[in-house]
Amino acid sequence: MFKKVLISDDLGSINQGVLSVVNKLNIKETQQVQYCDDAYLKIKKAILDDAPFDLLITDLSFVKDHREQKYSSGEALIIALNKEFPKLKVIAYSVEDRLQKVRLLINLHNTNAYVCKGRNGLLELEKAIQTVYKNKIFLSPQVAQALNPKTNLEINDFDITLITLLSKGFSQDDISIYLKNKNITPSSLSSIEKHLNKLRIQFKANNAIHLVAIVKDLGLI
Amino acid sequence: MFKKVLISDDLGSINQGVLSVVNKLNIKETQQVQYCDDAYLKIKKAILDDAPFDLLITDLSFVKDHREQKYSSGEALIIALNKEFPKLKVIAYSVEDRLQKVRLLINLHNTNAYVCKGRNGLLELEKAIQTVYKNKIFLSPQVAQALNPKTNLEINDFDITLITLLSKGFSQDDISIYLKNKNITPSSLSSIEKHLNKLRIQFKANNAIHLVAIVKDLGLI
DNA sequence: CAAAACCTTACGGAAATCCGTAAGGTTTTA
DNA sequence: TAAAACCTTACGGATTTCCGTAAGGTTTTG
Repeated sequence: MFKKVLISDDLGSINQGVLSVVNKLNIKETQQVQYCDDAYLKIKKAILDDAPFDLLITDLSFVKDHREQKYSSGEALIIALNKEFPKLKVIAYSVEDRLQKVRLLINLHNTNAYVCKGRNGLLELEKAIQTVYKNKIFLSPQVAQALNPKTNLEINDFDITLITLLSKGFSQDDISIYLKNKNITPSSLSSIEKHLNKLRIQFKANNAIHLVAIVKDLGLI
Repeated sequence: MFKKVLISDDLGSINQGVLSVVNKLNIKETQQVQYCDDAYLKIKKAILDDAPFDLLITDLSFVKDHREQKYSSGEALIIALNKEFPKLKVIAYSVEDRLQKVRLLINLHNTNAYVCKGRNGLLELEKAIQTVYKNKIFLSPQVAQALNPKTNLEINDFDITLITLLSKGFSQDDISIYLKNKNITPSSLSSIEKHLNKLRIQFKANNAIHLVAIVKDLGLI
């Protein structure tokens, strides 16, 4: 079994629960942090000390507070860690169940498991740890279909960008200018209209307001 | 100190954390549930058995699953309990920090404490239990201002109706027709525009989309 | 009671969104 | 490689939102 595990989650109560699972699994050394930056530093330090962590269990969303953070989310942390320390095993433990996000983490950033917090979260986490230890990938049942290539993945990043900008009060004209400035294509007003129209149909929304409301309810933005 | 406590939260990991706090406080009997209906039944049963609970610590949002529930949220549970068993002390333990909601629970439904899940959630929960035991109300610092009467968080029901209808895809014209049908005044398109304009200013929103997004984020709709 | 303040409603013009059509470019596919 | 499929962009018109002004009614206030 793993020898040295780091738990990263801003909610103390979650940390407690995860800890109880880890303890049950006969893991010798466990440490906890509540900030992504602390996780990064601890992992780096441990390698320098020649006593690296085997496994990181991390939340994805961290509430911002007064402490300025280099890594403000679990994703940012995972991406950085995967580049620098590809050998470290990582389990994401999150309330989110967006297939898009799961797919991104597993396929692009070599995350080893994605466990959804929920009624059976701790049970699944236990399974995840055991599965990852055997060098296999674990997904919670709710997101298991994420890796199925025929699962039509909702909407892409561009769409998310569009709706996010809308929700921030940008007019479609503003969005066009914004995208042009960033050299992102498509950026024409016409294309933006087309994409939003497609999204309205897809989400059965009457208008842009409705679309933003629906997508917000789904937690996609 | 309290003698018999019930913890209600759908996330197992949270339950664990809360449990550790309760145990620290020298409370003799603790029980846990993951569904609001179970909480209600356990509390009712305990009273019939002449061994009632002193305190309920409950989450507010419960993820729906296959099990059909009479009480689908912590609020619904609290409201029902307060009517039937007004003596039971209740602590809400939630990630939400909407002042509106806090005010509602404390003032209307006699909730005794509102603790925000967060980095210091368990610490605050401990304080909350002790404070409630002394028959005082406890609020997490982030929501402490909720009860301050000069905190103006009010937009009225009509405003909420307008924004809610917007978020459901109604055009302003649709809203006008809808209100006329329901004999609600004002109902003219012009008045609706005026009210929404006022709200846009109040919430510093650029347009209706932005307004709906902001108000959704605030949890007002 | 009368003035002031407020609210609802109407109207008109500018701006933005919605929606279809069409041209030209790129990628996919047979 | 040529046809098909797809994508971006442009444009025009209908509809809706945004915003100011103004008239008439109700409530508040001195």
